[in-house]
Amino acid sequence: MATIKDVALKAGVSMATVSKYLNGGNVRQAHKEKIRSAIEELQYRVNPFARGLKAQRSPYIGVLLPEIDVPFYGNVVSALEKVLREDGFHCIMSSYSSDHGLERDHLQFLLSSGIEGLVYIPEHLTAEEFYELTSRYRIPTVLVDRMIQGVDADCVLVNNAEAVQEAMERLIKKGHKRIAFVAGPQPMFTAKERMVGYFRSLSDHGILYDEALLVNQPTTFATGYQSAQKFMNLPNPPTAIVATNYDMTLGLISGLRDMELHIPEDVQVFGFDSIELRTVLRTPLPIVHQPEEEIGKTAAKYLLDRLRGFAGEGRITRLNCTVYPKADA
Amino acid sequence: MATIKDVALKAGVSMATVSKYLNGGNVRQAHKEKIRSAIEELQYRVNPFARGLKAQRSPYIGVLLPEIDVPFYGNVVSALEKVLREDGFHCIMSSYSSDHGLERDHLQFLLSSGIEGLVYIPEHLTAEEFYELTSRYRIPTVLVDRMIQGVDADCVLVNNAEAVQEAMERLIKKGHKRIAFVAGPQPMFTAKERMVGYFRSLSDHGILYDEALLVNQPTTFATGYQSAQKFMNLPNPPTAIVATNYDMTLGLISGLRDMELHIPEDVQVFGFDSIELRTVLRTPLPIVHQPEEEIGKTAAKYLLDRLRGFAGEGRITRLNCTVYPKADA
DNA sequence: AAAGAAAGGCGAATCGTTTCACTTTTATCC
DNA sequence: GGATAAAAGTGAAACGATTCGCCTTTCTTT
Repeated sequence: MATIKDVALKAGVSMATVSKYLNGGNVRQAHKEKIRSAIEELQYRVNPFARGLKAQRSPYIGVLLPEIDVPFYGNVVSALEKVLREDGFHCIMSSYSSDHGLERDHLQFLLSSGIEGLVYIPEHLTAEEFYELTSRYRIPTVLVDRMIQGVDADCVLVNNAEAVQEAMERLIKKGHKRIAFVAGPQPMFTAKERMVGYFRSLSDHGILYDEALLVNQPTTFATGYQSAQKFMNLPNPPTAIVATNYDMTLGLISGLRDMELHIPEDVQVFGFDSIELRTVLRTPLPIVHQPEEEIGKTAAKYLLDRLRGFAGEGRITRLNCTVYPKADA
Repeated sequence: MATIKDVALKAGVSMATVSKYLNGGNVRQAHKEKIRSAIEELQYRVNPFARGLKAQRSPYIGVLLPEIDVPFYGNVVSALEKVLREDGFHCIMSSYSSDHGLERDHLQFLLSSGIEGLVYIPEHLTAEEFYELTSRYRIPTVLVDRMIQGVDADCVLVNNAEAVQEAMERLIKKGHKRIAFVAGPQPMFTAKERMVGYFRSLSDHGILYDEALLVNQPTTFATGYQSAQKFMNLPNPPTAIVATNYDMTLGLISGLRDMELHIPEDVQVFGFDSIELRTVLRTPLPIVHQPEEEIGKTAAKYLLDRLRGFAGEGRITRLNCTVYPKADA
């Protein structure tokens, strides 16, 4: 494999000059040509390890998330990766299966593996734990989808409470008063925010909160499925149910189907996240859609800003969800 | 940041000994203890760049795929990543948007970024292009989901033709004779294989092939959606339609719904890939399910074998799909 | 045309490991 | 206990880039 030395030799200049050429320093036009063609001929590529060692700089961005195979994250990461790649960065992906221990371990693992920046969807880590791990590295970080209270970093979120409120608004306007809510576990950032929207809507419309109509469980298909049974077997079942992520929506619909209940006649469902799912049911499913692509792009932009030297307080962006159907027909 | 020198100093041994310790050489028990505690105290971590430079070895595995946000790939990668991580590897993920040029560029990009191994879901690259790019690097490669004709590498596939045949079998047994087929573009490996299954079933049952009942288009929601219209507007529409990936299945169902057609009364649908989708419709959707987790695990295992020195011809594994409902009721 | 400034070029040190070629210590065996 | 073998330890030379400080060339300006 050709080294910078080979290129220098073939181009008739010093290694230092080739290095300058590679890194955009001042090089005479004639020499540029020679170096370019030497590189071409030798098929020279910068050795990322040598560069990383000497220059403390790498093309790697760490991406740490709870699960790779959740469509929402997949879509966010897809957009993220495309933007970062255009700036010559590679994404090192790591998922921690929503496990606290793994979350810490993989964060450590990523940090110690030479990343330049970090995109992080956190779940369990506290500010103390986060700082304990990251402080020695001084790596620019963007938190996505969730915040960590007390961490000063760029942060890309959506307006969870407002989106849920809009969904609730639609249901209430249609006459629903008993509305159930399927949310993630209490400590989860998005679960909390979405619950705020739920409670706020109830109180805005003078509806009494019934704890039988709230589920806080892992954001899985099973949770949605079981919620269907739990709610619909109540003596006084809800007339509408809001599910707050994709898997729970799917599970909920599946559970209702297995109880031979119809949507929307027997119970209305408000879903979350999968815009494609919306149109496969007999009656189009109303849904809260998060701007996944925009989330990914924004996160990438924030990170690139920092990598280019932007300093300053952590910036927090709230992107708006879209509620479908768009116009309230 | 502490270096091996600091550790050596604090432990009272030479750098070489520390290095041996780190890499599992012979070190006296007493020294092991000292080194361990020195590392602990100094919070020493191996510098991956220095190691990569000197030892020509890195913890990075390249993963190159058409799209990150296709659930099938997401599930495969998720399993893959978990296995590789347990062996201390990081996945560098790159998607090429099903674009030929990007496919080549990103492969190059990954290769030149110091990866130890490659997991690759190819689409457009020929054997010549593949070898032209990879030959200088000698990096173990596992092809997943698709083969490249003429490339000698480990390969993890599913029994596409047989799975489709089984789906067709079920439909035919139920009395269907006009069965439409929504497949990916002709050159695509899986599309070709699945079509083989389709044609074989037709001929096995003496059903004449009608080209109006075959679609070869990009594997997208739109393709599925348009196929619904195309097929059902025929003077002699099919009584069943098989869609051969997740997005096309979803699009197909959505298209049928918008034509106010019912499944299965007006037309039966056989779906592909999303096991969760199966149970949300009024009538459970029959579906071909690929063993995504097993695919990922197998690919990881193959790659680890190679990284541990296994040599020999490329091994090809065909995993079996499951057709739901499981027992033919 | 001379002086000063700017641009371009170079040698050598350096980043933090691993590994080679030895030397020294410990263990084994008759 | 001495010879021999095996285990453990070491110094120093790489790996392939970047960068600092200094020197040379070229350009600008009067």
